[in-house]
Amino acid sequence: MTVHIPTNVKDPDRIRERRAQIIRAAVALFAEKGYHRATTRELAKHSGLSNGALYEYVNSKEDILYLVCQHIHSELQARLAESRSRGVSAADRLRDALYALFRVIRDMQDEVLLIYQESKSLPPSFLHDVLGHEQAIVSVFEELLRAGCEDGSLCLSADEVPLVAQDIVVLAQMWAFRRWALQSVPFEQFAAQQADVILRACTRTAP
Amino acid sequence: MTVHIPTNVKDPDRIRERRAQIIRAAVALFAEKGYHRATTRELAKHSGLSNGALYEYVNSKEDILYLVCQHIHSELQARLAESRSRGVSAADRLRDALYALFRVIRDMQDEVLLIYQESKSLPPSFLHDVLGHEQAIVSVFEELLRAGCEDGSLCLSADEVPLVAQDIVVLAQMWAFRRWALQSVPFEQFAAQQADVILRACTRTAP
Amino acid sequence: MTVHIPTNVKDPDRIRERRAQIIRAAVALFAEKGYHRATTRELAKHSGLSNGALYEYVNSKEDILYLVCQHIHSELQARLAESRSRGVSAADRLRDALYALFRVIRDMQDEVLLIYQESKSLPPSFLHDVLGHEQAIVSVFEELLRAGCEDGSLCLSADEVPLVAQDIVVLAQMWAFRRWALQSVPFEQFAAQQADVILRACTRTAP
Amino acid sequence: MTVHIPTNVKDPDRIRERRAQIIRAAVALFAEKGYHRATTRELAKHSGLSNGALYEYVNSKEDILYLVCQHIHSELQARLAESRSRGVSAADRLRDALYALFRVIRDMQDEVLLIYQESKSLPPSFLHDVLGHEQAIVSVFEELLRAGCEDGSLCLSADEVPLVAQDIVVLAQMWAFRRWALQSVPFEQFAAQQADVILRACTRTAP
DNA sequence: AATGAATGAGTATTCATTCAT
DNA sequence: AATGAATGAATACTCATTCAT
Repeated sequence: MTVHIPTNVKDPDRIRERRAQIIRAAVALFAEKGYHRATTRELAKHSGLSNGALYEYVNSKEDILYLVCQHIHSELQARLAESRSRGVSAADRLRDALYALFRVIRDMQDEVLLIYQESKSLPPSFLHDVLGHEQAIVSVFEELLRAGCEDGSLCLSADEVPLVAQDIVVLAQMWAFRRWALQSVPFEQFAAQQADVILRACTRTAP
Repeated sequence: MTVHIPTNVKDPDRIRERRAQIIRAAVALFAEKGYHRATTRELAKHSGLSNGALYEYVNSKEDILYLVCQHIHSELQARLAESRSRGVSAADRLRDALYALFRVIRDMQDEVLLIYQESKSLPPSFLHDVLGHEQAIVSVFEELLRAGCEDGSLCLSADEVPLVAQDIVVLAQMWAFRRWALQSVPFEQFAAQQADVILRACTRTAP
Repeated sequence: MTVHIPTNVKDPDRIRERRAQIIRAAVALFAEKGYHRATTRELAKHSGLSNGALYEYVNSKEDILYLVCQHIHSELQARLAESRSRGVSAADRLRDALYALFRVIRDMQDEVLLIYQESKSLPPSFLHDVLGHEQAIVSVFEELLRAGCEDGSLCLSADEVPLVAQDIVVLAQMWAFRRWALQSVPFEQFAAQQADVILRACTRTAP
Repeated sequence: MTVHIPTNVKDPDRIRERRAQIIRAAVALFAEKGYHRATTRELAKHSGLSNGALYEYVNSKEDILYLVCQHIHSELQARLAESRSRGVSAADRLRDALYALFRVIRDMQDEVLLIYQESKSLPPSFLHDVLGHEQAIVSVFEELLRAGCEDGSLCLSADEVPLVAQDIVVLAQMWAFRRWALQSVPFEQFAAQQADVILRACTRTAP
């Protein structure tokens, strides 16, 4: 599933460590100036590596972008996985999951925005992988929605589920990519309102 | 509001004409390869202008991106303005407006995506202007939502209105920027479901 | 036959002129340091062009090598063509042609050596073309040898002709690529002896 | 005569062994991609050495090229020395020597070509040494030619001998560096014809 | 003796922009 | 107003060589 990026260096620990440095520097730099305007020299310098050392751990600038996207998604997913809900009804668990998603996206605003803006620069196979990760997050909500339909705590027609799951993720990511429009809104308010909106949308009104 | 871009050339008709050529070429080219990968040489050639002539009508590549964004927004707004609703209740008019928005975005997928992906490359003053246009579209829906609250055809708390209006626009633009996830969904289905979802979200369920 | 190299610049006179500059500089530079050690920056500087201008007339460093080889061969052939023999027998005309070849190679030592040493760095299609030019020179001597067989002034079996023609060209080029071994030999002596050797080789000894 | 290349390593057997590995890899690699395009990393890997170990047995990439040239020449000479002629006249022994030379060059085409194409990249002192080895081969034929003049089996003026000896070696090496022109010629035919040509050239025709 | 990670100067090439004509 | 040739700084990437372990 995940694309493997070959290396000149052999020691896996060293690779992990150095790539972590590279990713850390790249997230900051790409967030600041965008993928295209960031140079590999800056990347090297910010990573604490020499020009040449950078290319011992990576084969191209595109590789770095991919590593960054991969890292962001795995962190997103890890943090989402942490937050287990104690809710009884699926609707309750959905609400908890929404809050978890909102919080994670708040904490990783820059990273989420970065994926939104720069993943288009990935070569096709990398892009495909990144979209797969994105879909994985969506699928979590598809599951919750389906559970809600079954236990009656939500009310959606079955064929709406995939779309609504997408909607949910997009409406959460909004905090990252529409920051300019939400600047004055406190996060708590955003989360509460957006959760309400979404839950309403998942409930057919009684006639 | 709109930023003015100075020119060497005097004749305003000629400027309009040439810039139209440039914009037409740029929309296609930016959509195809992205802003950074498109070169001013290609831009000139596709515009039917010489390298030098291009710079008689524009001061930088960024200017071209701005012109493109401006053009797209003005076309978006023009086409939205065309579609006047005959609905009685605000909810009906909202539904009509949603469909109009969905259709416009479907017709201008590439352009909408372009703004999403490339507007971050604009210098601040240009970006501010572009975001202003974006907000103008959002405001249309704020109006409709408020009207719906007043005539009772919708049910939202007043302070939710700005957020929901944003949500609406984002959920519509989804057709452009989540095309990869919606490939198999026919537009008609997307529009119908998304409109349902949105209208539900704008309606407080009875206790 | 000849490979065409596209250009950004349109004016054909300008192209001719600039490429002549480039070729002049490249012959000197490649002869001095070899193809690989010569940098495109040096090439540009010695051509009197800017870094960028160089690439208006050429698409790659390999192109320059090809232009150089092409130029050398066309000059070689032009100068060989000049020297028409007034000899009656084919053997006489062969001797004249040998001297002409020797002189041309003496005058263009560096260039001939360059082709010997660097043409291997050409991409296949270019290399093929260069070898074609080389063969063209060989063919001139094949003709003369055949004529000599017919008029009886030379004595070779027909199937030796191609090989001997190759031999002739190689033995002439020796002046360029074995200069280290011939340093102390004056050109006149080399030419006279080598012509003798070759003519003897083209004459079956009486039993 | 032979240039000595200093080493960090002491044990002479180990040096011999490791250098043999290096040379074996280098001959193959240089023949395949040329000296400049082969990297020291590839060289190390193909030698079964680490990057660092390579430099324990060699001080620079140029050293490797020199070792390769040296090795090739010593193998050439060893194999030439093997073939002792039983001919009575010097002409007979010359013919045998020619065949021996042809065969050796056929067997070591790639190596001979390598020396032709890459020895120019050697630093002066190395180059000088390589040319000395080349001259040693030539000298063998000078001897034979002189012997032939003395026993009357050949007929050359004394001052032609050095040139003709060079010619002989070059005409033999042709099989390596003009392979493109001789592709369709079977080796046996080449050898027979070339030997004939050379022997004729070494015999003044009777008036 | 050996390893392999690190270095950093060096390279071909691109491209937004300018300017002489 | 228009042309298109020229500019040159900038960029991703390479690779011979070194050196800490």
